[in-house]
Amino acid sequence: MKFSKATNYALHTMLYFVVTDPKQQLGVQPLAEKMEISPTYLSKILTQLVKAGLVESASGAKGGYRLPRGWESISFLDIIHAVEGPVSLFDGCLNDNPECMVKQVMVSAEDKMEEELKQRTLADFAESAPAAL
Amino acid sequence: MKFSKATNYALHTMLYFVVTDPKQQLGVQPLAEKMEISPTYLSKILTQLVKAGLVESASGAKGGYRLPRGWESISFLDIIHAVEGPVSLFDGCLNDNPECMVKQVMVSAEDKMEEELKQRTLADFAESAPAAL
DNA sequence: TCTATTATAGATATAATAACTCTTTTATAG
DNA sequence: CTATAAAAGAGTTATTATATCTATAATAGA
Repeated sequence: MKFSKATNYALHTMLYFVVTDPKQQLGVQPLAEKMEISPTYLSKILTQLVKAGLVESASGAKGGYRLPRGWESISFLDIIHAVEGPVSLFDGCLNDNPECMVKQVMVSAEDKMEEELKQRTLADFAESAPAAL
Repeated sequence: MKFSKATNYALHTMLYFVVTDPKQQLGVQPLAEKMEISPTYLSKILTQLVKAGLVESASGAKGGYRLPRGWESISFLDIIHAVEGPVSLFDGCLNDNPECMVKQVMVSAEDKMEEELKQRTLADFAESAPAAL
């Protein structure tokens, strides 16, 4: 029961753009160096973010990644969902009982967490020091 | 990012005691039948609950499992922690930075979820119908 | 058009964890 | 002593996460 490392990398990468310069465009190599992972692996993660509209990409020479217009309103939950998929933390009720009390409790708990993650947006970190990454 | 099936089985088993008869003692076989898993696997899970003090066990003939005194105040979080261990949903900040903003957000979100899971106790289900398991 | 650069996609390999089984041991009522 | 039932240990299988390698597609600049 953990968030994946990929989610960790995605969150850090997004915040890296924000705390250094939200308008800059960067290739995957410098980002991978910061995250200390291989460029190819990080590119997979970035591609997921691109597909979710959380990052813009440009192929070819002078290409790279950057934050899209409206990046300020991107939430932690957006990023997590982009990487982990539409997660439901819990499944597996007996006979798939739709009345299952266990599931109801778990879903409500998950909702509390998601509420918090939805409220935290990239805008909250616009003035943060890079050292806090 | 999911709760394990073992957690699911543990929660269902605990609630099964509550909604049928909180005072009954049951062997692992009938419980395993309800959960539709093997008795040996379920016994591992039950042993974890016993070690956490959430279930009482009696070895030998006429042995079995039952809820302990004070079962009413056992929370979902207690059960989850007993099975999953002291989970922190998130780890992996750059250089283990203790200032890591990402971690701070994730921990606060996790706290919200745990708050909810702590508030839901077995007492809440004392009058529930077995059909809602 | 050619070349260098960079993202994207696919296939695959490795590692870690979850899920489960089998066997043996320990405990206890009768 | 025996039947019964939980506990413990070792091991297996399946699934998922993590990552790498290679090939393809796109684009800027010469």
